[in-house]
Amino acid sequence: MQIPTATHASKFPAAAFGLRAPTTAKMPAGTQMVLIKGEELFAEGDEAEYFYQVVSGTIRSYKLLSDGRRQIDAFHLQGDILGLEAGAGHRFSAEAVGDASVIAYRRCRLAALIQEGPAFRDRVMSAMLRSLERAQDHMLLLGRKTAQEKIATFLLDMAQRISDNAAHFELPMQRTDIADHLGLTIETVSRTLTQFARSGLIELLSARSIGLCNKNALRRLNA
Amino acid sequence: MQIPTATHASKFPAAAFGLRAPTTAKMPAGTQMVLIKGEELFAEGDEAEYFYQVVSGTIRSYKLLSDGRRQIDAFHLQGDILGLEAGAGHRFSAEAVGDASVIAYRRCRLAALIQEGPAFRDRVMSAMLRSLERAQDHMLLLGRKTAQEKIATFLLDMAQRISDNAAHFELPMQRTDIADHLGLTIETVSRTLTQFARSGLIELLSARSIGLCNKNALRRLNA
DNA sequence: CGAAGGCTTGATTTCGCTCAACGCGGGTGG
DNA sequence: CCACCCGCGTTGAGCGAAATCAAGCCTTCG
Repeated sequence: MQIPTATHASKFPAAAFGLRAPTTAKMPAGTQMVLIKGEELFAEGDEAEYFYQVVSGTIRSYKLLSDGRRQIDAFHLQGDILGLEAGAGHRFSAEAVGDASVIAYRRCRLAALIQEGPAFRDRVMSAMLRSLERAQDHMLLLGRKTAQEKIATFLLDMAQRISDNAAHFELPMQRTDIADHLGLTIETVSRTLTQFARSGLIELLSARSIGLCNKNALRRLNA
Repeated sequence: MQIPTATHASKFPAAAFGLRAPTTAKMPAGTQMVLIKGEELFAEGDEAEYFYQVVSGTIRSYKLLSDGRRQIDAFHLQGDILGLEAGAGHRFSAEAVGDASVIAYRRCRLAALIQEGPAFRDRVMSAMLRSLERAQDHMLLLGRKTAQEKIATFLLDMAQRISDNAAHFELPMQRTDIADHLGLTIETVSRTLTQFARSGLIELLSARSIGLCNKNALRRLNA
């Protein structure tokens, strides 16, 4: 998607009214965009003219192999920053998992904004470092954890990020996304979840609605 | 390892003479350290008082699961920066693969150094972004590539980084390290390498000395 | 109501792991 | 100087966790 030639009618309502980021007082002005389910924010290789902060919904960032195998590096939730690049182009693609909205910031202004004040700079720096930490944790998961451990880690992480560690929450993404995030197949994800449900670790109210009945047991699977 | 209470006699020769980073003219002063094979630079959870730039040799950074399974996130070669953290502690451990030397920079000076001038700031920012990009590529490898594809990717990456894409190079690390980096076992690494050698893709002059005979075939395995 | 997409479940296969043995090279001590 | 040992790497046999292949079942939505 190229921002200047937006195809989706619902984009830029905020820009039209000169709005700023609603949740963060000190963020510099950006352009709010609304994305429908599955809509692409940018693709691998696109010129990285903008970077983004999630306002609502969930964004998945991913890479593809030539034959279509997909790896979702991360799910970006409210407040997360994505799309910052060292080089000229984006190194991965990003799409809305469900309906979502983001704020786009011009990348060329990044240097200036950073120079300006320490508040924004620290925001960006720690966003980058948190991404890196998440990536490192995820490499451990992908390289060395079993299917059960992967699912357990994922559920605990999601519970924390989505609902601040509540026992019950709604997954924003479907099985295919979970599988491509954890390096599994949808069948293995499904089987492991039902297996957890049968052993009383979790409760599957619906495919997306999950209750964690035994967090300690899940945590034991975690490391 | 705690820097102020260094146990290894060969450390801090540069500091004793007030040396600066030898390879980089504009880097602010740091403390050079010499590490012997296998020596720990810092451990996961250590207070992140310093961050490091590799001067010579190879550093491996890794995480462990409670039962000893290990994932090596990255091998850091000459010039690479590692150990920058958002929080108070290091999120992974780091050790010298063979004999190595690094420069340690006090983390508390980072903010000041960044404020000072754009040169150092850009260095650090792009080091972080490059780490993130490498991590994203590596997640795709760990989650979605076959053993053959993993090895092919690894060999091409090493050729580029170690010898600027020469056809022949020396691996700095042993099979165990390669396996723990690629999410495989040493047996699978060994088998895949001999298989590549038998099909004429590579030449195994010794366990560590590798020639790439057919880079295009390797690249085809890569994606 | 019918169709389609998403999810689950079962049967079978396979890739990479585990277990096991052996080889080789380099360092050490008798 | 040589024998031994130990760490590292290779190779083989068999196994097992997760993938693949294949139905079938919900839910949602036109």
